[in-house]
Amino acid sequence: MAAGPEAVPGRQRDAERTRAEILAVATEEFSERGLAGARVDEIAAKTRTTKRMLYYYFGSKQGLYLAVLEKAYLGIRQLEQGLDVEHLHPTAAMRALIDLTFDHHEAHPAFIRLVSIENIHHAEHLRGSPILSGLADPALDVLGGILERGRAAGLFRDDVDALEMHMVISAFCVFRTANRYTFRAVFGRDMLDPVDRDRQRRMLGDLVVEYLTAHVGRT
Amino acid sequence: MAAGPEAVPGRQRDAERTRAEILAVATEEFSERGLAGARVDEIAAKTRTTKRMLYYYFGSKQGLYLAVLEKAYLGIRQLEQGLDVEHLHPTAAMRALIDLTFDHHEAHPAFIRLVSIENIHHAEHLRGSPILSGLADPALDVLGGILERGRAAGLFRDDVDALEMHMVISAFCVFRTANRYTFRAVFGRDMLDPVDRDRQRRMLGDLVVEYLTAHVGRT
Amino acid sequence: MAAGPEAVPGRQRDAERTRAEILAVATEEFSERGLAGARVDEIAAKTRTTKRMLYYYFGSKQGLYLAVLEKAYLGIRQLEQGLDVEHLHPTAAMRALIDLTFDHHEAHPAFIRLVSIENIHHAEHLRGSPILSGLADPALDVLGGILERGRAAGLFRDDVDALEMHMVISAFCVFRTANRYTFRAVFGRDMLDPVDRDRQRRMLGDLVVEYLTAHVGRT
Amino acid sequence: MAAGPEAVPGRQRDAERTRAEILAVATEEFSERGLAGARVDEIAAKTRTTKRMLYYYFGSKQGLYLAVLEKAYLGIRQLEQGLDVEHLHPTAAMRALIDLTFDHHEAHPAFIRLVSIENIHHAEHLRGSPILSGLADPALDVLGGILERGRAAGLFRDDVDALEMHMVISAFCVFRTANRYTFRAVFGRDMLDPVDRDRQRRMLGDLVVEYLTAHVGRT
DNA sequence: CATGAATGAGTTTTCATTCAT
DNA sequence: AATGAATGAAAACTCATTCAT
Repeated sequence: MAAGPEAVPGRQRDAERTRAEILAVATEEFSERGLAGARVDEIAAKTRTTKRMLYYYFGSKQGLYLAVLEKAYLGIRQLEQGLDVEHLHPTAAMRALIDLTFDHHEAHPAFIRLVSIENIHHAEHLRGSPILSGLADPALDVLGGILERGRAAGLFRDDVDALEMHMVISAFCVFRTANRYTFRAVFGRDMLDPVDRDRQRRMLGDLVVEYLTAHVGRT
Repeated sequence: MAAGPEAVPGRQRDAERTRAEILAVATEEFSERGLAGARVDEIAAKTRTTKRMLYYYFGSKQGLYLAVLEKAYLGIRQLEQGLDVEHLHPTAAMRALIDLTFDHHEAHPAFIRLVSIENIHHAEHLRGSPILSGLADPALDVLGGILERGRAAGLFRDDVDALEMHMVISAFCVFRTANRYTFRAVFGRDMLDPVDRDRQRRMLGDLVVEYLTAHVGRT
Repeated sequence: MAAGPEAVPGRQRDAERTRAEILAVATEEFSERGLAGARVDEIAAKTRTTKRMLYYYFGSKQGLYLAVLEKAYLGIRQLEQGLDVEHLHPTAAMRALIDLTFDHHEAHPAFIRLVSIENIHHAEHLRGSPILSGLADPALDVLGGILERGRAAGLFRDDVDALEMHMVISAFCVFRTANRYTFRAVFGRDMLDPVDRDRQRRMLGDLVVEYLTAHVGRT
Repeated sequence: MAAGPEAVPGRQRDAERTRAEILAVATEEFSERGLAGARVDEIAAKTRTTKRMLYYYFGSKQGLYLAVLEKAYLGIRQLEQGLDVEHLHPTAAMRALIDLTFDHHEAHPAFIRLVSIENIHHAEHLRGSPILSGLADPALDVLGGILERGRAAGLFRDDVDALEMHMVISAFCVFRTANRYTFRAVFGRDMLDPVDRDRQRRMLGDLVVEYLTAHVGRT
């Protein structure tokens, strides 16, 4: 009971590893090519196992896609869980939240692409997933907390809906990755160019903070 | 308008109509299911013509997809062409631009979905299209003009990049449609609910205008 | 409108021929190996067309099986339609019906095997078929008519249910083919041996006629 | 009963029980879905043991099927062994035999379905089984005895072949179960409806007895 | 005896595309 | 300009069986 990993000897470890490997490869493939565009054969080929194992563990292509989606969402949510800004001044907290959200999104393009893909499918898989359908977003709770503290301190305006503020922040962070390629094709600029990263992150922070604090306490 | 179509009356007219019908159906199908997810048979079946015609006019599934993409982009660009805010005060002009952009996006979900889809494909078709690859975005020019006028008038801050401002506006407008389904699945709220439309549009305007005018001329 | 076959030139004829050929081969394969045991590849290989055509015309393996079943039932029913015994004396009519039924069954082993197979599947396909589920059996009507005439003439007993009489006749005729192989393995005798055919047919006639006329009008 | 199983108590007992359990489940599955239609995984899943055990005891799917078939045949033969009608008057004996046969068949639908299935496979497994291929049918011997006694007593006609008489009786009894589903789909009547059971059994008895005694001793 | 993981070979099904007329 | 039939290649999926422990 103490040792940990050693408790489960060899086989089961392999099973878990096999499952995880398939999942990792599938995440890559689905996020790159979409549900319809990804190939089961291709996913299997990039694995040390065979196609058969894929069906053994996930039942079907859709089953695998769903598992990928679930893992991606759970992973992101877990990351956001780690947000700790309670001790910060509301404005600083807001900037910290935005910075973290910004960085998280940039660090997880596969997740953002999967979300785009899932939207093309009208989120039917997400809706059908018992694991995901009720999954709250920690980032939203944190955001709500900051807004409330800011409002209570007379720093923020009081007509702001947390979810709509969340939309603003998410929209920008998602857009950079989700629309990267068409944006580059049309405007010749890569939104993820590291050169612009800090500027953009600061701009988003300014945008939100200016909005929240505008005309407050100035009357 | 003189010689052209009228020369060979019936035939060409039908041909054009057939082409247009296929394009309309294909737009619907591709935007709903993606390039890989759409079915040539299905598109043909929803048309009054046959599959053969589809190949006759567009060569291949990809050719049809590209035609759909081109028509969608050209249509949107043409709409934006109509923007006329030169006579307005910079702030009013900015709000007018935002309102129009907001409404255009809401009115053309198929276009937004096609852009999402094209991003999944790394914009390879867009890049390969002679028609689209060099197509400037009128909205960006208009935006640039407004910013310049505002700056010149001492109303707007002068450290703003037009393209990044465009990103902010587009991101929000695109997000509402592009991520509608997963957002609803996760948060239980439809971003396109008409009840919230005006609030959201105003918020976006406030957000941008507050940012542009913050700390300007107050020194 | 007069000529007939010539009206439809070449292609459509081929289509019908292709369909018919697939159906014929599939009838053979399904009746020999059952629904699960038959192989789509094998059926296609015995055809002049490809597997793809099979799906083109019948949609799926089950769809093909159902088409086979429907054709088999309709064919048999049509044969039975030709029964004309109204002009015969009830006893002679009964013997004629039995002889024909007996011969029909012997002549159509594939049909009998398909029925066995369909029973293994709890007749789920038969029940689901709009064509077959309401299909009356002409043989039963004929049998009912004979029984009534025989009864009216004071020749036959009056406590006989037509459907149960039909069961007796069918059971024997079906059994010879349906259980031929196990019977031969156990008893070393082939129920379809031509040497015994007439004896068996006569026996079945005697069996039924004796039963129907026993103790009637003798009181 | 003395030395055998008791020697190694626990183990062998469990082994025998495991074997029996697998056999019971397999009988159910094969009789319900046929040899090709049954699934090894499914059979194993319905057992308290694993798939490996199934192979350990029976070698292969076919081996298991054969074991099922053998057990089914041996069980039925054993039942028929118990027939004791020697002391009855020939006519009564014949009716007793028919009643018992009728009831046996109704009580063992799985056996009848297995026989149907085995016929679809041309009885190749039955023929190949050393246990079954030479297995006489006690019912036939009993039937032969009755016929002989009846003939000797001048009660029965003397042109009756025991095996053909057996065919008549078996055919009817088998038909009710083997063709139950298609019959119901076509005629809307369940041949195994308890309401009709006694009528049908009596009818079969009358049918056979009338035939055997017709025109005998009346000259 | 027992077990979960693994697998090769086959089986059904799909899809964009083309041909003959 | 138009059409129904046809198709090859690939894709998803299944299944009895075996291996390592």
